[in-house]
Amino acid sequence: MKKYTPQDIEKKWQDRWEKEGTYKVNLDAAKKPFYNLMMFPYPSAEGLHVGNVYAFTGADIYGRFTRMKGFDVFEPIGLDGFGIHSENYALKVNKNPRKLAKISEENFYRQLHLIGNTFDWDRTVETYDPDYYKWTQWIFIQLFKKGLAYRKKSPVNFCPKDLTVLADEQVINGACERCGTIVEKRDLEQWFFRITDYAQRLLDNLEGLNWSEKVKIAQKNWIGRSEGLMIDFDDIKVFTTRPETADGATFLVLSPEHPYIEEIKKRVDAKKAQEIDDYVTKVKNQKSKVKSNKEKSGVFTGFYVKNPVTNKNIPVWIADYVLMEYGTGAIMAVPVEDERDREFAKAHKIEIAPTSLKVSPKGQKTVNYHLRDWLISRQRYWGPPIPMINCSKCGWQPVLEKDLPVLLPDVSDWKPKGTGKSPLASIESFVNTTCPKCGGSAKRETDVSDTFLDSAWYFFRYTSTEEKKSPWIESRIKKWLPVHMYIGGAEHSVLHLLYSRFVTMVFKDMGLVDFEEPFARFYAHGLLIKEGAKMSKSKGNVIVPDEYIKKYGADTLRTYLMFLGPYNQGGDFYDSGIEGIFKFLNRVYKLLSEVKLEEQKSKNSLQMMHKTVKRVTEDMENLRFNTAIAKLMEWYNFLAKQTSISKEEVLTFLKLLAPFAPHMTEELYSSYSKDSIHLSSWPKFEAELLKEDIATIVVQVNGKFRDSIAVDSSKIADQKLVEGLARKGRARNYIKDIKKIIYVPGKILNFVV
RNA sequence: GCGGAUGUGGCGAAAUGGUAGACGCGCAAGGUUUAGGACCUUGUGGCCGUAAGGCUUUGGGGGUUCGAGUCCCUUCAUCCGCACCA
Repeated sequence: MKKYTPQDIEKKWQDRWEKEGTYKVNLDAAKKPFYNLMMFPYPSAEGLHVGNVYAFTGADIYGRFTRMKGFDVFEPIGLDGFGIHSENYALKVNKNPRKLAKISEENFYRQLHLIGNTFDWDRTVETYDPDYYKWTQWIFIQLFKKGLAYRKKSPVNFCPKDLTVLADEQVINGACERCGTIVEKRDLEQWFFRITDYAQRLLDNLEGLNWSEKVKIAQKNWIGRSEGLMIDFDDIKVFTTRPETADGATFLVLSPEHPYIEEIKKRVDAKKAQEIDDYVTKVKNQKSKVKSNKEKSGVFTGFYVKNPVTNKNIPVWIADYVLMEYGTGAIMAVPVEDERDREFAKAHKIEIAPTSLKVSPKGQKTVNYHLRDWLISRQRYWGPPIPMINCSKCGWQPVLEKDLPVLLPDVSDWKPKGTGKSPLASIESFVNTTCPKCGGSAKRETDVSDTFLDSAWYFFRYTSTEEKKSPWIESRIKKWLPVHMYIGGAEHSVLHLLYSRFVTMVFKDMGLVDFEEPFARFYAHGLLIKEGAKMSKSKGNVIVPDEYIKKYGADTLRTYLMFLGPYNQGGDFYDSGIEGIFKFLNRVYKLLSEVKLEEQKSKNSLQMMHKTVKRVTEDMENLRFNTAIAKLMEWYNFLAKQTSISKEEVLTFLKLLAPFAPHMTEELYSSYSKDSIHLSSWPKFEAELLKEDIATIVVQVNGKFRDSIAVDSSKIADQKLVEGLARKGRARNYIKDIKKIIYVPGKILNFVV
């Protein structure tokens, strides 16, 4: 009897697969390319999280299944190693992020080897590798040249503890997402990408994508298209989705950042101007962007504009409940219709007038989007320097392409200075340079770019990691993109996926690629939790995959992760559950390694095999891994009761299990074949064999189960015969005064009485 | 407030509108073993019954249907996003 020792088996096969290049794909010669992409992880120093393993295992199982169906599956992996997370950790342990990245990289790749995925280790991408970020910088320059990158002074969130600017999405309830410190506002000149120019296209294209529906909805809501009218109240433009309420507009409210405030100050008396200034200053100095919803602060400007519908003069107020970022930064307030306006009107004793809901002003039809331009600048060290040079004569100039990459200086003092400027600003040898246009002395941009830019194009680079002269090899992109299957967490359903789509659209417009949607299919996996609770360090319930791999082996961990719930809904990891899968694999190993072979099989056995192949195949196609495993267990339970098993049954069972438990199945398969099971072809089933001789027909009375009867399959069309059998059976006591009989041939006979 | 999801045994969960609870965990009884937390067999939603069997059961309440966990309406609860978006 062979004992199942995953520790020996797994190492042996991992080494052999790598040595023999079992999963290597010739990217240029592949006949049936299938790009199986998973979201690359950001490498934390703590190592691979079991959530990563969950995501990658599901994706790998799908990839292995697809490979066995005859496709050339390309399954690359890399590290999203730049960015605030890595830098913060470096700050915490007071080590250079560059050195930490190397340590994390080794650790991550070591762990990623252990889980038994079919990664192509020759084509890894690390975003902090100059060979990679050279092209990230190149992309920035392309966007700049196309007029899609611009500078704008705008109030930003500043975390006084991390000493850095935060994106809106990094601010949770007014506090820094990392450290919980209340965020302040600061004004900074920064680079933005004009993603809003693409808002409509990003919205329109969604319909044609084979993506998880909830992700499409999330993107749609994020883009947030709303149609309305632009109405002029004298010089002030107002956007509204309810133009028919304009006759109820009794005042106008400007955002405190509205440019027209300067004009108003000139026209009102000095006392009023001072009041306005005081209010605007007060709002600016507010610690947090988030305010109480109840309190409606504001100031009357002393200025009036004409309501174009009623022709009445209405007062102009300034209040911070109106956002400069949305619409025109000014609203017509209709207190009778809008709750916020009503609260404000009550608080400040402003007239509330009725609206007929009938009169609509001639306005200009407008579309507004919730989507805002993409803030690229980060006042940080650990990112790709933005490749721009500011010349006092020529203005902002892109670094010449031959001078790329702009290397991130390897310095000891890389920590944020608390000035709001990037650490690079204090490195004179970096800052001082010459203008690429006039050759005069000039200064470099010292901010680095957002990590989301790194991850917006990494799937292009995977195909062409050996290429030095261009970001990718054109023929490879033609062959391998758009990505056939992308699997990742729903938490990235908005930003990462939207940015990747945007960047790809820009490439299309530049004529670099001939498609504009990067991911043909996107599948969102669920969240893995531990015994009913979200995993977190503070709870101390984080699962470290290494321990489980050491104890049970990767095959058990993989199979268990997939068994504990539907892949798109996540699962609950509980320690006693993994034992069950370990036992299952042990039993399979034992049964199939000491099996007594025979070739003649009963029809019953054949049917069971073909039925299992059919059901498992269907589950695999739909990524229903938990039920696929359950069906294999059913077949195992059947086989274990047989006195002997055919070779075909053994091989078929191993193949169906191979994507889940690649090492163990390879070990057993190797006694039958020299070739890898993972390069063998997925079993097929014969529909003819699935036909049962005897049909089981459920007999119901008023829809209630009363009996089940066995009928020869060739006779199920004969309703009279079936009825006759049913009347003789257990149901007979319930059948009287029949009003109607429903018969679904071969399935259900229902007497309605 | 808006958007998304989820409510089924002691637990993780199955179920093209057609026998609810597959599969696994746990538990119980028995076997095996020097012993075991290893392995094997059987049982296992609840109630009644020695049994055959019956009744009941998918968060609550309505509805459609011969038939509803599944479809429709309504309501409650939990989780995850986003929120003064005009």
